[in-house]
Amino acid sequence: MRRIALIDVNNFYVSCERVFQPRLEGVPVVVLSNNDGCVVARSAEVKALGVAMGMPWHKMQDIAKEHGILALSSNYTLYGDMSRRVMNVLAQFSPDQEVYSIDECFLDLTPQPHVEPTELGKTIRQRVRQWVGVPVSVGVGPTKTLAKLANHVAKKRTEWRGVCDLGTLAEPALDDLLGSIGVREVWGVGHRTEAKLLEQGIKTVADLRAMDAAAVRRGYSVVLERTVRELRGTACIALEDHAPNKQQIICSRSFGAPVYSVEELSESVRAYMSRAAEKMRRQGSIAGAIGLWIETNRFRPQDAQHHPAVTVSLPEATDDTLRLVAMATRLLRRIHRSGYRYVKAGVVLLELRERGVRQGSLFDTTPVLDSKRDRLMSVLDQASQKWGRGTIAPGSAGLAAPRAWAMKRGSMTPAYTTRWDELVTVKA
DNA sequence: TCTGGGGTCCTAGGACCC
DNA sequence: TCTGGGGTCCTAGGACCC
Repeated sequence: MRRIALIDVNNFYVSCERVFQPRLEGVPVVVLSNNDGCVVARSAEVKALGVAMGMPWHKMQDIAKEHGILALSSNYTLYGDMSRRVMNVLAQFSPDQEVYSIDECFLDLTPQPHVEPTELGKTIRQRVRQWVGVPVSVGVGPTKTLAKLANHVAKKRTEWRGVCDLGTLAEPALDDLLGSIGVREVWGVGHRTEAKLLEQGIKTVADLRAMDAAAVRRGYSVVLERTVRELRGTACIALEDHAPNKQQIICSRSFGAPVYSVEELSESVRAYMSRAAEKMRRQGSIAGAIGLWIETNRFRPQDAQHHPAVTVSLPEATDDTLRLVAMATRLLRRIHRSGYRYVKAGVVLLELRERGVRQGSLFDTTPVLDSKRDRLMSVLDQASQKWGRGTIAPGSAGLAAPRAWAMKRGSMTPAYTTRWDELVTVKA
């Protein structure tokens, strides 16, 4: 029997902010998405008020005022750095770690049969709290799906004190527990599948676990069939200890203010494509195709709507920002129509493959190893790493002066951990 | 006035081939 | 009179995740 642990940080973004602003402790706090649009993290106090994940901030002004909810703009530089610290601490507890998202990871405990999971969980909680400053919950089970579920129990049922090992429960007790949890809490069951299950009278995790796997495959999908098997303790989802390269890379943003002209749109598209290309080079890939789209505001029925999108194959796969930006700009002119009030743009790099296997085009005159271009790209990446994104970008992709499309971030905390001039000062 | 951003996997259906 | 069927590839869209 495998033993898998799933560790995640409670209210991750809020907890990160509280490390550097202890006065936020006990205060209802939310962290907002880009452009301060909607809620992406809530403190326990806010959850208790019934504020849902993803709620638009402008729609909750009344409740915010009434309860003194404090809103912060998201500070992804800070969260990324804190995440790295948490993952480094957790890696000490098992060599088999899968970093699953910014705030959670799986650890395989199977090769350490002498370790008692609940004791280990307590140690993990204590150490991450002391070394990084954030609270975590620990769930343990024989499959990833059960570890996720155990983590849910650890967090929601106070009697478990933040650590739940389902392996400690005998079958009747386990069935009781699963019978008290709604099917929606299962990893892989979204609101659509939940609705369909409820129609069939499948309400709890115990109900779902008892379903016939073949019938689930026929009536739902192979995905849900795997979930059912995992709930019964049969591993169907492997632990992936090194992250595979991305198959596609997207960069898209809503604008801080509406944009009409192709020139302004073009600036944002150049910036997004530069960013996407940088990410792609970091994983050593080249793109065989690209996509681009722009959008008007779907939430304003009084606006004329236009949501054009286009994807094209490139004559030759490349990781060259200049070529990619040039192509994206050309595509933009093709799909843009004047008179529309655009609020968002995005680019995507597709058909990614390893740089080493790039194929020269029959008609292309540049050598496959274009060392001058490569050196230029590498300078671009180093500058971006050292001085921040957008320091250098082709065709002045949105520098210096504030642009309408630039993100709105009304109340962002400093880069406490990544800039010397924004470190916290401790007074004696 | 104000509604995130970045991913994965699976399936159905169309185009095309022999 | 009788008008196929199996395979592959691609794309769009759905569902889900954090």
